[in-house]
Amino acid sequence: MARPKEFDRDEVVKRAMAVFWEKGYEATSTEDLLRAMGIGRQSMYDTFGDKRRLYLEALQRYQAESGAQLIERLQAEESPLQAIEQVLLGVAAETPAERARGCMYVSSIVELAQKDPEVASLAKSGTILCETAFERIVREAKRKGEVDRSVDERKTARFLLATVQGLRVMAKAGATPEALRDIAAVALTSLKSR
Amino acid sequence: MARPKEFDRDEVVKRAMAVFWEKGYEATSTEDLLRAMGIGRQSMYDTFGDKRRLYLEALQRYQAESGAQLIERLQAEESPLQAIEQVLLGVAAETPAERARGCMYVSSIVELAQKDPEVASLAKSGTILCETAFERIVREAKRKGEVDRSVDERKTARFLLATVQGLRVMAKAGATPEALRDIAAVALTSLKSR
DNA sequence: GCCGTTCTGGACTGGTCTGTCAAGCACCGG
DNA sequence: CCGGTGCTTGACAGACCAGTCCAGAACGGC
Repeated sequence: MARPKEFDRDEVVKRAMAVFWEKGYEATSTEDLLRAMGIGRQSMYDTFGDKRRLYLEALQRYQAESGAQLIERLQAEESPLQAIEQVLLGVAAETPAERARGCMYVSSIVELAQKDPEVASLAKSGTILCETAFERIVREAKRKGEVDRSVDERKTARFLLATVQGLRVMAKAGATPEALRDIAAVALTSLKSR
Repeated sequence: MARPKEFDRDEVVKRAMAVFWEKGYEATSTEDLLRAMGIGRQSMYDTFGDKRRLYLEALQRYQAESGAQLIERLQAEESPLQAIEQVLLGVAAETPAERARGCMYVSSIVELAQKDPEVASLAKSGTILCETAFERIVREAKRKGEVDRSVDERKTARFLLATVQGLRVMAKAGATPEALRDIAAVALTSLKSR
């Protein structure tokens, strides 16, 4: 044992995540990262390897956090259907800054999934995580009779994930909360109706 | 008058578009562009100003082309509802390479809409273009009795656009054609039903 | 065929990028 | 309180970046 690190690894990853989330991978320089993380250059390279590794770690953290948040929100309501509704409307309810920041998961897919196999792999596991969460809640909704028994859980889960991603893109494109609510409302009719 | 340009402006924009589309804005170097366009450095700067201007022109061209293609496809079928279905299933029917390349419009929004006002502006006009096209076809479908009269054209149009963007993100994330078809199928139930 | 204009190609510039090196300093165990 | 581990800091290296400059070549008008 010798001198311990002066910073909290978890904390600096979190700060790096915020920068990558805001600006994307390519547009973020190491300088940006170091300033936000509040650590020296060498500390960053010693601790994380390089910019790409740091990004991957930040992305993993983002996925874990936002995945957990999704699952939490889906279980927050008494009614599964209402929980789904709240998740879809959630994007519309965010602050303009939040809507503009968008979703780091979506950004990573669009910017990097084609050229970085590890990002692609994280994208796939993230998809499975979210789909599974939605699938469970749809099943629950079916069990409670809130959606018709003919609804296919798997397909609907996939659809809901795609809808959230569509909402995120629309939000970044500058859609109004009203437009986002419209999208959520129509999406929900495919669950409610038969 | 003097010496005319040796290249076709339209053709080189098209080639630049392909590169930006494939790699994104930041990840594309001027070298990449010049190689693909087959012209000299100075020719590019004289003709287009700088990298950003060239990108904006390429993006505009992409929007015009893909917007026209959307409108065309929406009118290709006898039945408006089937046309919508064909558009949604279209993403699933693309080759793996096409699905991986994704949609330049979506990429521009995710990568640049926050920091470049002109990209944001193009994003908004693109949204209006697509929404209007979808709105028209939904109205047509209503007129023909293919969807219920209670369906709101505007909301549904917004929803359909969001669905296409969701499909594009999912496709880039590596979703199988089957998963994409699932998403399209569920999305369509919100039109067909009741 | 010649002149003026404009396009072309290559060399170049200043700046920024990611990643490394080396020197010194802070901490912990003994 | 001392030795050694390893963290920190600032300077640095090499590559690459967007964009400019310049000399020369190709073309149209006359």
